[in-house]
Amino acid sequence: MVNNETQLSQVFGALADTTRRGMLAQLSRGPATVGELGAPYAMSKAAVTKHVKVLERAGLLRRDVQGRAHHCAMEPDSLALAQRWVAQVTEFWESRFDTLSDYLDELQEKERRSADRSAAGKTPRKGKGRRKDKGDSRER
Amino acid sequence: MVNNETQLSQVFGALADTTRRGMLAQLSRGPATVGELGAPYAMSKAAVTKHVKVLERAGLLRRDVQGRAHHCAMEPDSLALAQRWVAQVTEFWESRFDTLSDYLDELQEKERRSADRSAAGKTPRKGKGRRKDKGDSRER
DNA sequence: TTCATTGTTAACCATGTGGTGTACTATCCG
DNA sequence: CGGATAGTACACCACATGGTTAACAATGAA
Repeated sequence: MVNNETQLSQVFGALADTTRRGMLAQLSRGPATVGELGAPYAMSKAAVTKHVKVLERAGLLRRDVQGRAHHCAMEPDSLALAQRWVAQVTEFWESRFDTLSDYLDELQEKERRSADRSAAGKTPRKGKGRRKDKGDSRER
Repeated sequence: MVNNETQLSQVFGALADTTRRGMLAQLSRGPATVGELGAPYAMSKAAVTKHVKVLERAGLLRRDVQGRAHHCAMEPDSLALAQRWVAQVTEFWESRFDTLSDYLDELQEKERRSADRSAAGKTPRKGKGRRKDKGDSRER
């Protein structure tokens, strides 16, 4: 019956591939046959068949067989499901007042109070403590 | 440098797992340590480490190591990237006037004209021709 | 110093995924 | 009919993924 979680995984899984995203983008500009969907890519027909099947199972694509031609069209419902999930998480995050740095400040505060309570001058704030970079530390 | 396509694949790939979606949902409600992120799931710490690493590589999560605790927070930029991609495809699709059934009608029309042009009474419209189902043909 | 806590790393295993080539079915066309 | 076209199915391969256990590193605390 494929519950919501499973379907979400299938949808996101289907989108996690450049070729399939390309196919879906193509379909967003109009219906196409399986052959037309695979034309832009240097791969065997068998591979194309597989990709289309993945999109179909994820509910992102509808297929209409007419003679030997398999006509495909985008099915936006599953995409909307994914969109809702992302939007919900983003919304929730945006509704929060504090960010990581605020959170770390909270932690520091908590730790400070704890230190004050526990002893007079026992572990005098290890040098590493305060990392108020705030600058984008995007590595790798 | 991870181009956009690669990052999109990484983001969608990261979201294609229930556990990681759960972790991200948790992070949307506020920062957490790696241990806290893994707490709801019956799996080893090593597995949790891997999941967090996937989210981090996809740019969905930022990590701030403080002592032995690894504090994690949501990084919404990558999520926004995915959201934009989905929105763009959806928009394009919605802007189209025709759907699959319209498209099939077009095909029929084309075929009809072609048949008229090619000969007077050569192949007299194979019985299968017009499949104006219109009804949802959801199978499997 | 010693012990517990937090987390990563490495090796391993089963399964899934993206690709291939070949063979096959089904349809269209002359 | 025979041949070209559109697509699927199957067996295979290399590699990624999600999980395990065990060992390790680093920190915090008694």
